[in-house]
Amino acid sequence: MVKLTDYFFSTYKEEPGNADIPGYALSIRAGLIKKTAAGIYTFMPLGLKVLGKIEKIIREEMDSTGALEILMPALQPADLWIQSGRWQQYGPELFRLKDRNDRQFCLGPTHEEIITNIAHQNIKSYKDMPLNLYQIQVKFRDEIRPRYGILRAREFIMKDAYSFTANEKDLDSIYESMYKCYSNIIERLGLKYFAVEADTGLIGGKYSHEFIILAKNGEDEIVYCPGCSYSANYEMADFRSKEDVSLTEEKDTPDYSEVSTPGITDIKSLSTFLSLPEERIIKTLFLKDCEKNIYAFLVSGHRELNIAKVQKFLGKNLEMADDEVSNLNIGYAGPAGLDSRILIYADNDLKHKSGMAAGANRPGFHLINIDCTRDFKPHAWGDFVYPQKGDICPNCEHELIFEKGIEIGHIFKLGTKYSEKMNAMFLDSDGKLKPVIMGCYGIGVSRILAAVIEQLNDSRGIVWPLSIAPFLVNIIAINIEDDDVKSASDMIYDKLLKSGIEVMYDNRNVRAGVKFKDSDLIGIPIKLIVGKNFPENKTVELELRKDGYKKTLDLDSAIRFIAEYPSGSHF
RNA sequence: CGGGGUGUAGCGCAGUUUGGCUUAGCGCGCCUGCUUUGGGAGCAGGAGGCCGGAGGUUCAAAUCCUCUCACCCCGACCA
Repeated sequence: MVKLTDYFFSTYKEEPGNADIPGYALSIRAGLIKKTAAGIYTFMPLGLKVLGKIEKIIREEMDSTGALEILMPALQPADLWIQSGRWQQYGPELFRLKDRNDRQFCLGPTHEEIITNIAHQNIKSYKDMPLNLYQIQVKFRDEIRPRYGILRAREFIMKDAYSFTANEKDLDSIYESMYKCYSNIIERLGLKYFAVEADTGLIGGKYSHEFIILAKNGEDEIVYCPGCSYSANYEMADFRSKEDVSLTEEKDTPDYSEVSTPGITDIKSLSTFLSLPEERIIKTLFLKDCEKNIYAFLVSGHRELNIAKVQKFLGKNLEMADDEVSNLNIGYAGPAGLDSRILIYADNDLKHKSGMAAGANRPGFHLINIDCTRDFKPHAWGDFVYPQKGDICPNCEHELIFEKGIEIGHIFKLGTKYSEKMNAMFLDSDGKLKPVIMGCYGIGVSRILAAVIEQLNDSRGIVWPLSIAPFLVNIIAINIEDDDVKSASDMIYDKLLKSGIEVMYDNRNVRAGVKFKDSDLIGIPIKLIVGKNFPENKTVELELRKDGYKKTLDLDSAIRFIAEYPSGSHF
């Protein structure tokens, strides 16, 4: 495939100045990408080769589900976005620009508007569906803070698919096939991952999954159960708290009473002051909706309120109320004796607890011995908090495990949000005009490249999975100035080429150490080392990048080993 | 957008506090030659900079002042 003296690449011994995660540092050091501007990268030949292989896998898997590839424009007219309402909704993340005639455009961060417009023009009957269209395209998002190289770039490559169906059943079946498709893709990449239930947001459909690759430096957090198949986005996760007998309801607990707690306005100091664990304190938080209605949320003192869950529960947007509740004795608020006009919502974790402390709704005082059953009646109980270490799987008895990861895919049932706004209607078999039901399925192509490096590396460099390694084998000619070694290496290179093996030939006139280090840095799975042993004994040495396994073989055996290595039948 | 920081050779940095000791330096990389060749070689020679940009102060500015631009870190954001 390539002789290194003819190739365009360079590696770096030194760490780049501004790479704060190993994957990014390696992608620069291995010469895969070059930064052009903040969050904007150039793919060099080696990086592009890997990117192409990732795209190939995605295309193969998508095509096998029956999806059809299209290519939409990166530059999109504003009027479609105005129709969908997102021209206003989308913040400064949307790259907006004007043409010479002062017409508004944007660089697409996603393509719902374009594709829904296509659907509007082309889908007329239920007979035109189901349909699943995808593209691999450059996307733009003016990230507030691009970071970690191509893991979070402003210009990036994404595969996005959009499905169109006449009914929910067909949507479900495409959703399922996309779920399977994404799992297949990630498995072919040889990565550890979870498909977790994800937040659908306020507009969201019922169902959404994120595909998360495990990586220490990931920006997403997930929880999963080691005992069953349960896994979820940290934000979304269901859980049960460990039953703590000492906190559960006892008969004949004393009535609550007021204690003076001057200057104590936070859980930590209250816990210290009263010598009570944080679990025995009721934290009272106030949220407001857009009409400035105030809601009180009660959670256990050691837990954090999860606004995403709360919003989902109430079905409306909420934020912390600060100014609006100055009359409510912040720091001394509590459920017992609270202004009765405020609706109280209590986290499930408090159910049946007694002997709790909470604010007395009077500056400088808290109540103790509150019984959560007896002393207040919340408007509703619910799950309003994040899971914590020690919490139990909702489906079985195991303790949940927390891991960090990188989101590389997201599948989503859109429903009729866009088709209604953009008038993508079809005539159903019952003769009625209905909005097309849509789904969207994204997978970050360039982000996969970054995520793979982030998950699969060691102190020497990248360790590519075989499916996307830029080359399968690297011929390392020790001392290319030795004519015997050079002619042998040339011959071996030709032979590997003829066998259809993806081969890189390091024919540079540099010392062996340089070649070994570079080969390991750029992560070529197999090194084929040609030294004096070949002219003398007709043997070459093979070494695997993954585990350092070495073997000295005659040439034919070596070639057979290499050819068979990807199928796992090597000896 | 708020807070902080950095711009000096392709990359990584020193020099800036206290203006002149610099013809602006070091390491890596690059070019030439010789030696070397199984885990980032040695020697010798060399190329490469309007010190981010624009104004100012001064006899004199990489160094001081003003304004700009770019990049980075922390926070809020994230189909």
